[in-house]
Amino acid sequence: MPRGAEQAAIEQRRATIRDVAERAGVSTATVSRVLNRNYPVAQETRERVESAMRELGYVVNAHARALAGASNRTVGIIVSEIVDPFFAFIARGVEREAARTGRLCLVCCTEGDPKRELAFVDLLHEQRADAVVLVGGSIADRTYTAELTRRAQELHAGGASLVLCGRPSLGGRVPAAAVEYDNEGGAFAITDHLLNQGHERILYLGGPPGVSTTRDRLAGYRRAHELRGVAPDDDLVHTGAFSRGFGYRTMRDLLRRRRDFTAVFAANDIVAAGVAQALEEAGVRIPGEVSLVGYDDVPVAEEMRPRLTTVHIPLEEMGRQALRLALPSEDDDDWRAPSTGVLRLGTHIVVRESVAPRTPGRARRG
Amino acid sequence: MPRGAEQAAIEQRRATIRDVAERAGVSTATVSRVLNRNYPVAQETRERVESAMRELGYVVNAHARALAGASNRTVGIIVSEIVDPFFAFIARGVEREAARTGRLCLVCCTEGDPKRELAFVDLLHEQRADAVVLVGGSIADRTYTAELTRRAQELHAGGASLVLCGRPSLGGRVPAAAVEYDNEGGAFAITDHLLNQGHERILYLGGPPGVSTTRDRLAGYRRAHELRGVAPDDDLVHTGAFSRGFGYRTMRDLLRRRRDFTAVFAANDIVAAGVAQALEEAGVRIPGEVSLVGYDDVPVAEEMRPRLTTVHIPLEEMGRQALRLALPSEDDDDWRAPSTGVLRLGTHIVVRESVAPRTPGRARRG
DNA sequence: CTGAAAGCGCTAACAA
DNA sequence: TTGTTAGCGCTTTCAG
Repeated sequence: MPRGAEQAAIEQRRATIRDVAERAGVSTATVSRVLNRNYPVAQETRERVESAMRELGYVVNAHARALAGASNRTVGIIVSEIVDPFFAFIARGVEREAARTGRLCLVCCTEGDPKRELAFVDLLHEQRADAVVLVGGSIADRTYTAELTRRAQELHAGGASLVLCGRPSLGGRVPAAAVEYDNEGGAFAITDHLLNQGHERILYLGGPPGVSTTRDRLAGYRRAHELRGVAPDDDLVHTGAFSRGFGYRTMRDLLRRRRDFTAVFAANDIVAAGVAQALEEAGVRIPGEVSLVGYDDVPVAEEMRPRLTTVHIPLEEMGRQALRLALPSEDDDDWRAPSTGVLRLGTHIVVRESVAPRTPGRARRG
Repeated sequence: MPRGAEQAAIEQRRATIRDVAERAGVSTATVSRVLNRNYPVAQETRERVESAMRELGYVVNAHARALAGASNRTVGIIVSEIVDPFFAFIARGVEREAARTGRLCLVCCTEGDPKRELAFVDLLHEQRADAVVLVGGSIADRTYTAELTRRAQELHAGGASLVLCGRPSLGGRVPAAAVEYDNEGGAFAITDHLLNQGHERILYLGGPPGVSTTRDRLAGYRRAHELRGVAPDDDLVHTGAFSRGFGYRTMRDLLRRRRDFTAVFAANDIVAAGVAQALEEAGVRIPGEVSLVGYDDVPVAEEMRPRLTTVHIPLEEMGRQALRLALPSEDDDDWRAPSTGVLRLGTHIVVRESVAPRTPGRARRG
């Protein structure tokens, strides 16, 4: 007999629907009816049941309910890092849309580990979440894609849906919706903005290599160069991570080795903040000597001095739409998840103060 | 017969433990055993069961499991706004601690509405969350406190725990743990820092009135004045909200009416960012003409120029500890929630660049 | 408008 | 090592 057994004996046992029924002198079916307000119950009966519930401190058990009935009204969202504003804003969109449809939101953080990502999808499936939203760039790994595809199918077979948010669709044959944003287009536009100001040696800094987000931004960066007839130089590209630290260290180290660039395209605003600090410490003026742009348009872009020119993504809207895509709209009685369907939202550049025309003759060999 | 009925007929029915048992030619108990790895199962049997699960795409139902067994291994966290770094960092602590103990995290956003806060506590209780963490300042309303107290008791009676994080405990008789931080102390320290630099007319800007966070910060602000023998002037205090917009507008409007202050204590870093912008637009130099401090020490403090002097709070640690307080440690077999117990973490000021000694004769009447 | 009864999918004794 | 058998707390026909 384990210690604490007598305590366990007097252990709290929550009131159940049966306790309520007994106390109110009705059947459990009636209690269920007042709980769900889905069948007529005599006013007087209802009141009796309601006070019984109050007196007993009755709280319905969502698990029993989910088991007996349909859904538990929860959705899941998987992000890399909840303190990263990119993910936080998307999460807000998902949470708000979930709340609007009377659902709770399970938030999972992978810290960038694809293994945990898959494990979380499983966990959310076990929870019978109505939808699971997978946020952020994906790696282009065969095994990973196969694993994810299998889960999408399992989820779909169970009547739930997987939605990809901010990453490419799994293709028409896989039952997973996707909300994308024009990542390549945004990168193209902001690179063109730089080229248009006369910059030709543009550093690209940050973003994990092999991740779709990075790939698309780099594609836009390269296309802009090609369209202007400027040969893109891969020696100017340094991928690594989406962190302030990476931006800072890389810029600092680069500054010691070379000065043959007049602009920096940071993979996102957070990286840009790190780059700005390194530039500042080296006494390099922005945008006087070096122009700087970011991506995402998160709040830090407005706080930096000079304010950061960047690419706006409708983050919260993406989150909201992801859930809309996955969930039946309330007034649509019989509804089938648009198993596969991709929604693509636009991006646009926000011009602030961190870009200036290139001063002729400024770029010199490192 | 509703439309889509024949579709419903061929509707996916997920494989259950019985299907797996049948296919593997064993009993459901055995399947349960290989699922939970808590009882010996013959190697050969296990393999048979495992492939049956794989073939059927079996995914255990967490609700059935929760209903039959003990917990569903989820915790809840209620914050005002997930994109606010104050909450995001605490949420990260909670989420990480939850993940560490194999739990999922239900995140709820109230958008500052105490009504929704209570409603979320109920929802989380329905979900039978092992713990619910209520984050952020509280209003001092009798009815509200009574409602919350009742829920704390119900939760406790059900074997779950309510933890308050960043707000005062409900008192020794209410079964709710609390993780606080030395809010008043931090406010005292940073006000004293300002006073020590010769500032005597210090504006206090932001924070919703009537909320504990605001009350405590103001208390520290006042105590510092008193200790230095400077009469605190309530005319310098403008509460309102914890938003950038509030800081910006209030500072901008104040600047038109008065200039009889030499320093600003913003209720948090976000408000400080707004204040800084208003000051900048009015051509008032920080810290040359006006010193500025914030509270929280969230990333924006490092991005502002000048960098913001502020009060550091161990946000992530608070979240982590909140859950530790609420949950049994794995190696503690029989465990009772320390129903009531408060943990208080320290705060300290971080001196950066936004404070300078008062220039004598600088404060002039508006 | 109300009650009886049959599960929902799983776990945990208790037997074997 | 495995199977049998009760439930866990709720919803939902189907009767009345």
